Amino acid sequence: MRADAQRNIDAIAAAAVACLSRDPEASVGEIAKAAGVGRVTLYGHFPSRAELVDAALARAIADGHAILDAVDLDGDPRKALSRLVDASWELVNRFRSLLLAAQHTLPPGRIQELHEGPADRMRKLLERGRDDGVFRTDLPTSWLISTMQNVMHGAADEINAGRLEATDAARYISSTVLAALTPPGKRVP
Amino acid sequence: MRADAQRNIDAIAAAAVACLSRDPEASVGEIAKAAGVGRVTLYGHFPSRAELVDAALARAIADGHAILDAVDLDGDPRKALSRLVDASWELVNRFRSLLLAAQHTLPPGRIQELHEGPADRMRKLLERGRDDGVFRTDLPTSWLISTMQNVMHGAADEINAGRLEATDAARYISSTVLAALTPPGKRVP
DNA sequence: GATAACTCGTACAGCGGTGTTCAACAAGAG
DNA sequence: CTCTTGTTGAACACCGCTGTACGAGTTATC
Repeated sequence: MRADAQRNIDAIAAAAVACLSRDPEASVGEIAKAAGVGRVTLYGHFPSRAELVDAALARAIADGHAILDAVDLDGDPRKALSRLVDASWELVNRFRSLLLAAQHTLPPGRIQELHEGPADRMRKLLERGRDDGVFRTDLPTSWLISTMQNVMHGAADEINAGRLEATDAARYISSTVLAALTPPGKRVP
Repeated sequence: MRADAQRNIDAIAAAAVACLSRDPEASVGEIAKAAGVGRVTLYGHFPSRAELVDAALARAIADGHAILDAVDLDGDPRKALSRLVDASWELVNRFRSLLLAAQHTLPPGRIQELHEGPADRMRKLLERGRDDGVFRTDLPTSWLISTMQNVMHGAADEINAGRLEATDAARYISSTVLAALTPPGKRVP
C-alpha cells in the first residue's frame, strides 16, 4: 500500500465524518469533493456507500473513545456519571446526524455492535452505583443506558429546532438523568 | 365536490397513515395502490408528497386526540400522568414510523405545530402537578414534555431492535418518567 | 529513471422516485 | 337521461443518486 493511498483513505474517512455530521444524506460525490479526491478514487477504497458510512461511524466512535478516556470515573458514582454524561453529550450532539445516516444505511445491529465500547463504559459505572445503592435496580441496565442516550438525542433535536439553548442542555440532561436513575424510595439529588 | 371524491380522499389519507406507519419511505404509488386508487387520482387530491404526509400526520394526531380524551386526568397527578403516558405510549409506538416520514418531508416547525394539541394536554397536567409540589419546577415544562416523548420514542426503537419486549415497555416508561419528574430533595415514588 | 501503484475526469448505464399529460372511460347529481 | 365531475392506466420527461469503465496522467517507491 502506497503512502499517499493511506493518506487519502484517512482524508476520505475524515471528510465522511464531517459531511455526514452536517447532512445525513450527503452524497458520495460531496464527500469525495470534501476530501479533495475524485469520486472514482473514493470508490477505489470504499466499494459502496454503506462501507463508507460504516468507516465514518467507526472513526467517530474511536475518536469519542479517546475523549471519554480523559473523564474521571472515580468517587461518588452520581458525580462521576454526571461528568460522563456531560462529555458524552458533547459527542452525541456532534455526531447526531452521522448516526442518522448510519441508521438507514447500515444493517440492523451493526450500530449496536459499534457502540459496544461506549456502552460498556457506561454500564460499568452504572453497576458500581447500583452496588453502592445510589442507582435503581428495578429496571435493566440496558434500559437505563438507552434512556440516557435518548435524553441526549432528544436534547440535540430540541437544539436543532431552536427550542433549547446549547448552554442549558448539559445541565438539563444531568438533572433529568440523575433523577431517572434514582431508586424508588430514595431522594432525588 | 362529488361524494365518491370525498370518499377517495378519506381512503387515501387512511392508506397514507397505514403505509407510512409501516415504512416511512413508502412511495406515493404504494399509498395509491393501498387506497385502491390510481396514482393520478391521488395527485388530483394531494398536489405533492409533502401535502400527503401532512394530511396523514394530521389525521393520525386527530385520531390520537380522540383516544386520549378517554383518559381520566383527575386525582393524584402522578397516577394521572402514568395513565396518560400509558395511553400516549400506545399511540407513539403505533405512529412512530409516520413521524419519521414527516421529519424529513415537512418543513421544520410544522410537526411541532401539529402537536400543539397533545402537548397542551400534557402541559396542563404537568402544571397541576407542579402546583401540588409533586413534579419538579427546576426545569422548563417544555423540556420535561420533550423528555417524556424521547423516552417513549426510545422505547419504540428498542422494541424494533428486539432488545425490549413490548409488554415490559409501558412499565419501564412510567417508572422512568415519574422518577425524572420528581423534584430534587423529594422521594421517588 | 523505471515501474507499479495510484489518481483523475468524463462518460455511461441503471435505478427508483416524482410530477405531468392525454384520451378513454365511469359514475354521481340534477 | 344527460352532463359535469372524477377516475383510470399508460406513457413521458426529469431528477439525483449509485456504481462501473476507460484511457491518460501523476507520484511514490525501489
